[in-house]
Amino acid sequence: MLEKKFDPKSFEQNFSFEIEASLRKPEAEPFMVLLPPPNVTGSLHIGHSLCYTLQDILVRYKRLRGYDVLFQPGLDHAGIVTQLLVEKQLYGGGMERGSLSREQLLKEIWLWKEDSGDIIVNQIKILGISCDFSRQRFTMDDGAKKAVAKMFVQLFKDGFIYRQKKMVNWDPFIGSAISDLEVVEKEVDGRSWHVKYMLVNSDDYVTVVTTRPETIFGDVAVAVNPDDHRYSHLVGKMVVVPFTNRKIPIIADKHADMEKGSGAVKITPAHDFNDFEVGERHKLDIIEIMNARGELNENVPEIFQKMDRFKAREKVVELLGKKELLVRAEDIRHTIPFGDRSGVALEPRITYQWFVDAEKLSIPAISAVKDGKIRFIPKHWENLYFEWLSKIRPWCISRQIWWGHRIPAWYGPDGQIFVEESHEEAQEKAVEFYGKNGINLTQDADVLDTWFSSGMWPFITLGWPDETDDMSRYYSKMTITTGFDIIFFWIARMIMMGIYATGNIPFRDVYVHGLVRDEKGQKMSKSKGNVLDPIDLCNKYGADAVRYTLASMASPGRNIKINDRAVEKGRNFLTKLWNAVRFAQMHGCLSNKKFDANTVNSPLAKWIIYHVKNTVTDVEQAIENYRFDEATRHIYRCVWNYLCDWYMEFIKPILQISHLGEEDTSVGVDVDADAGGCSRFKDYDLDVLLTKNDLRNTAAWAILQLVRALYPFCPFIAKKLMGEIGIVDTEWPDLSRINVGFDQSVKEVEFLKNVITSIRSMKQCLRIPVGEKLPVSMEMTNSDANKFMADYRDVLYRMAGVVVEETLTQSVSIVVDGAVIKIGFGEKIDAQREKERLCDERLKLVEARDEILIRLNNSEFLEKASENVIIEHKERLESVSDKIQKVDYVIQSLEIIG
RNA sequence: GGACGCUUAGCUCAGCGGUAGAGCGCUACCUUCACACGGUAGAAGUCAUAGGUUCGAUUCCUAUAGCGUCCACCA
Repeated sequence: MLEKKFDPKSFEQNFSFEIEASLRKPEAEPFMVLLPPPNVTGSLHIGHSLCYTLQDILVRYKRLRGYDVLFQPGLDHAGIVTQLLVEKQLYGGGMERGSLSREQLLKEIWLWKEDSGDIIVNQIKILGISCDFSRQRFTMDDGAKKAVAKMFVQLFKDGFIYRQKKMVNWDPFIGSAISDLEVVEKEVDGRSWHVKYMLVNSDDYVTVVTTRPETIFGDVAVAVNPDDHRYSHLVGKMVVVPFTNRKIPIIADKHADMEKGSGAVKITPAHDFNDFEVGERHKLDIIEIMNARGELNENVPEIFQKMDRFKAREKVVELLGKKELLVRAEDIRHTIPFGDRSGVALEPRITYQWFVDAEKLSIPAISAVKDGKIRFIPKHWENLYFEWLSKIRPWCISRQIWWGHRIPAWYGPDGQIFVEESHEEAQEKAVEFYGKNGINLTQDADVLDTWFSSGMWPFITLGWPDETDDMSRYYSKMTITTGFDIIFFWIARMIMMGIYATGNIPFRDVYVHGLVRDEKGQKMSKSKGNVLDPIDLCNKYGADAVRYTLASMASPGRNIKINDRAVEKGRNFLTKLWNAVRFAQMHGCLSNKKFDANTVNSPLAKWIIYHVKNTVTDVEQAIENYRFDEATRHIYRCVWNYLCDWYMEFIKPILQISHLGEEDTSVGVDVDADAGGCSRFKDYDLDVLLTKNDLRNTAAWAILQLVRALYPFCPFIAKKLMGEIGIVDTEWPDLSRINVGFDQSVKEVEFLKNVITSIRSMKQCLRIPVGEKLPVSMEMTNSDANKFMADYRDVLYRMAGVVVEETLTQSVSIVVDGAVIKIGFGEKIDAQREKERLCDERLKLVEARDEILIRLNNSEFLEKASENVIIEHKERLESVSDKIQKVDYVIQSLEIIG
């Protein structure tokens, strides 16, 4: 018997899903899901939880449907993030930054990785994610290293990778180049300064407006727009750069915007993307004035050397003022680029870097989606994908850090590059090239962008470059689940690199979920203090509740605003289910393998079978369409609103009828002998017994099917409850054999529901205490009212609080569907008030009828509307008219009383 | 500046050509022997605005407004 209290903690840790996760079914159709590898250093945040939960739902569902499922886990080395984090730990302790050698630092990071890598894996297990941990990989394990080197060399030899001196986004804090994608534009308060550039041998000057006066030392020209008549007379003249006294020309270039600033702009090719281009157009010098850490270098006057760029800015402004070269300064708001990891302002810088020719790789990647070989769900994300790929620029893949895949390139003494998979091979090539032994090769110091290896993850994990069985079995048959924020970083790169490396698309479906936000819709961040820790939530409400809640909120194309109360809702649902199973246990509803849902006779049983069957079908469809929210809604509705609210209430009075010769396992069997004639069933024997058995078996059956359908969403409680019911094997409910449709039985129960609801409503309206039983009788036009009332007298007694009588004096009638229910309210009825209520009801009915009539009288409607719709309208008209008639009848009868 | 998304009950969100839905909250009643993490009955919406298509529009189209996101923009 289940414990009275639903306490997820008491059983969740008892279940491990590792065995079923590692089970392979070679004969079955393969299906693969790739877990987006979390950072080694990380801990599970709520966004992971959403993504992994949705994947796990898919995976468990597919397993239940008989697929051979591979759910591949792994960890990402997360180059910059991890190195920054470990450095912070080390150097935060007083050690000076950079005091460790490359080898020493790498050793420290590996140690860190060994320690912290398990944290997130354990958290993933707590959440019940059933990936195959026996196959766990790391983006820097030996296989990955081999694959990455091979890929790099292949790309290089095919001309897709090249090394070039070029202006890139440089992060002075990290001391490395970063890719365009790692740049975040932020709007900040800033200042612009109007500076006088004196014309050579003249008192005249040009005012140049700049937000970056510290780059003044790198100026090589002042540009004005060719169409700007304010300055046209000055083009070709020279001005003097403050401090350095270098003479630079005034040039005409369309880059200068007449609307902005003074219309004259200083050109600093070494430190600005636009200026670099201007410089190229006008063959200007490039003067670098900063080092890798953002400090001014030896190309500036001595007092500024080694000064931090922001300090230098202040100093330059101060001295410009002293020199009376500063016209004025104004406060402005502008956007400037920051590094997404370091958070510092970026500095464009000209350096040697490695690039991937992403444009060439993108062509097949675009067509794969255009041709529908890969589809995004929801589809509109394809727009974003196309937009980005269609204007993709070279991808800078080299990073000047130490933690990552070292670039497999070696340099000879003369700078000759050998790109090979290993040092040995490079050495051989060097021997060939130089025609002699003993060449000293130096490996490139840089490592690769983390996303380079991430982009290869679908095939690295399957054993590429070896031609493995896994590769031919699972590759291209994957489903990827991800947030839209990494469509560029990850999805697009996997597609580009996957097609390049294997000739095939890596996956078919890309399911894009929303991002998880706090209840106000704001991004969760440590600094805002609005972070919801999924593990905390699991402890508080259970992992199932967290999973259920996330799934139920995963509506396509929308972010998820989550708070504790949302998870409570999920927990409450599971509590309800838990208690439903307790109810079943208490009433001896045990799963019976011999039970055949097609053989039941009771309309009540058929009714719930009908709804369970529909629910399971709906859940199947919802999952296939990635509508996790709909799937949970269907299960919720069936469990709570059909099974608990109605079916269980229906069967309570019937199961509680005591019966001679029956071993009744239920509790509270003794029904009050005076209770409205319930005891008359004591005269029955076999029929009641059979019905009771059917109802019990059906209850157990319904619960089992629903628990099975819930299993992908909430595996812990599902396992626990199946154990209680006595089922060990997890299966998907196979209801194809069930042939209960929306037949007479189901309609009868729907009618019963309406009768009960109407009587309850009436009683409540008249403020009749719940406990007070009223006599009731019924008239029906088409069917046998007496049989109906006899069949359900116990249900009506218990659920509606009425005692069925054959004839009633002094009754008031209500209309339910096609029937008139007479209720003996006795003195309690206020005929006048009741009449008013009915008149209101009549008014609404008449309105509804008129609306339908207008349509049915419209020839165009009859001509153009579909047949089904017309039939539907006619049926509705009939039923509404019937109701009006009945209501009229009741009003009339009230008038007699009144 | 370009693109996409959103706008439905007090709140959070489903729905989406043919009678407006859920959860929470609210009101009233109920500690009834599965469940107060509960039950019963209620109140509550011109489905952002304006046009258009249609026999019919909350649903499709166009424009507008507000909100959000991404991309581009360092004078």
